[in-house]
Amino acid sequence: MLKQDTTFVPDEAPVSHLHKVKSTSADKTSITLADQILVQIQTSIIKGELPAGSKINEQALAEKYGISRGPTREALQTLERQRLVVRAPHVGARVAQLTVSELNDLYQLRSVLEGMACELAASRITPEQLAKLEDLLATQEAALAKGDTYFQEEGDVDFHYQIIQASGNKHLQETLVGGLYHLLRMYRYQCTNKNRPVKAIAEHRRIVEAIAQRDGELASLLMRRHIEQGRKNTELRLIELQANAAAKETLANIS
Amino acid sequence: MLKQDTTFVPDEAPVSHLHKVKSTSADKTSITLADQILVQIQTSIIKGELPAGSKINEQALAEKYGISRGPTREALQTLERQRLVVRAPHVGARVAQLTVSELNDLYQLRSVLEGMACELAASRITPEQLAKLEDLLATQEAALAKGDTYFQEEGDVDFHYQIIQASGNKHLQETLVGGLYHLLRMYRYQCTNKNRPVKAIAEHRRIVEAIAQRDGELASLLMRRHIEQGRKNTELRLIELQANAAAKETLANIS
DNA sequence: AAATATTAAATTGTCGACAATTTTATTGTT
DNA sequence: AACAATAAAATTGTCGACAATTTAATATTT
Repeated sequence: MLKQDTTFVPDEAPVSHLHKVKSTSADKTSITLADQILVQIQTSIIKGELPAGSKINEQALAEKYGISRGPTREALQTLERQRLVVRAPHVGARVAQLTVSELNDLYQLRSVLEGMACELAASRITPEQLAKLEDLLATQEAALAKGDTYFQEEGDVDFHYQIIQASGNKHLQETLVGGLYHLLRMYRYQCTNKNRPVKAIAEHRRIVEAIAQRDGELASLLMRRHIEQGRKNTELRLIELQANAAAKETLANIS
Repeated sequence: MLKQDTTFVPDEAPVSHLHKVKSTSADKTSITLADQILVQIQTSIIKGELPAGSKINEQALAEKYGISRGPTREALQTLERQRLVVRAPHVGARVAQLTVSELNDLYQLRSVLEGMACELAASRITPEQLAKLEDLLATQEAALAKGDTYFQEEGDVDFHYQIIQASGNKHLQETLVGGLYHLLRMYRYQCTNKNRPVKAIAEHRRIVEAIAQRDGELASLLMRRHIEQGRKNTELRLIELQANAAAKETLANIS
């Protein structure tokens, strides 16, 4: 089990004391138990190790990570905010279910929000942010050539994330990154289609070009179209997946 | 101790549990302690009884409502999801600060989202929902004639809420109602301008007409314009309010 | 006296136990 | 055997106590 010995010392950044560092979060590695297990449960859910729709037992989960129910409960509530679990009073938590109709709702919303992000980013992005974005794009294209599918996935998340970041709208960021993005990753992880990235990255390039030219309207349009492509892809795989599950169930009922 | 008259219930809990087959549980008043105090703290914050930016002490808050820190903590986390509270590990919770830049971010996002809601509502609204909406509008106009400002405020919230509901997009609903709306109410309550509703309700009527005619594009445009009016109004009052606060502070520093 | 280091107090994070409620198992009746 | 009522088990909600950390107060050095 994990007991907290924070004795690992390799003290990091020689932060200048000149100006107050006011980073919002995510600098230290071990803040709180709830935060630590949060990311672990997150990935368990996204990867499907905790199956979609399955019941979550607080006690069992707490024991699995060697902690008490307090922090576990807190992590569960955060997961609820991220749409990865659904909780009901006195009844408990379940892993979110993946349905076609919800997928469409989700992507429809995402499309509008990331379109907005593009429009803002086109007018507000800094040269540094733009350079970073183009770097990422280059890396992605390189990864594509090598066939590194895992990095492609991560790179795609980063791509969208950086544009959202460049929008500069705090509430938009929070809504997308803190609210919708995790569920999105779950759909994408479990309904992924390996041979799509080829086109996706080309679309990324066009979006970045539009942003670089400060053409927010075009960037927004391209982004919405790009996301719609992703939706179609994911929807197809999801339908396929649910058909399999249904077939398996009827089989079990017969025997 | 607490002189809390439990009769004051600021509704605002109609979460959509749409497909719940066996909802036999009659809504007794005893759901969960966290939920109960949640709405109380909510209204305290929105009304400014807990001032914007002020520190929140878990212990004190728990004692005020005569419960332990557990449920209090949970309520605080929900408040964080609703953007009414900002928390940091080991340092605690503060009531959200009201700033002009955040107000603009918030309204910009809201504008896009409610525009989307209008577009969807125009194509999906049912006759029953439309009738209900027109009823509300009539009631609002009546209240306006009588000068009932409190109901006007509540009515406005209801108006937007019903359109969001009619959009039928679950994630959109959750994002607006569960995420942004509470903070919005806080801004509006504390930066309200009494003589605006006259025009606002006329704008409401035009939006409903557009929806009734299934003209989503127009409805969306009118809604975004309507919200922009609200933003301007609120921004003016907020600047005024902050100027006062600043003046008071310098005065205190001098003496 | 100002700035820094040290100590004390207050506050948040975590735990284990118990109470309230739901879910499952059992019993009895038709 | 199916159904309803009852009892047992499991699970969630709440509490109070203690540990870890931050904030305030005090002492020390320049």
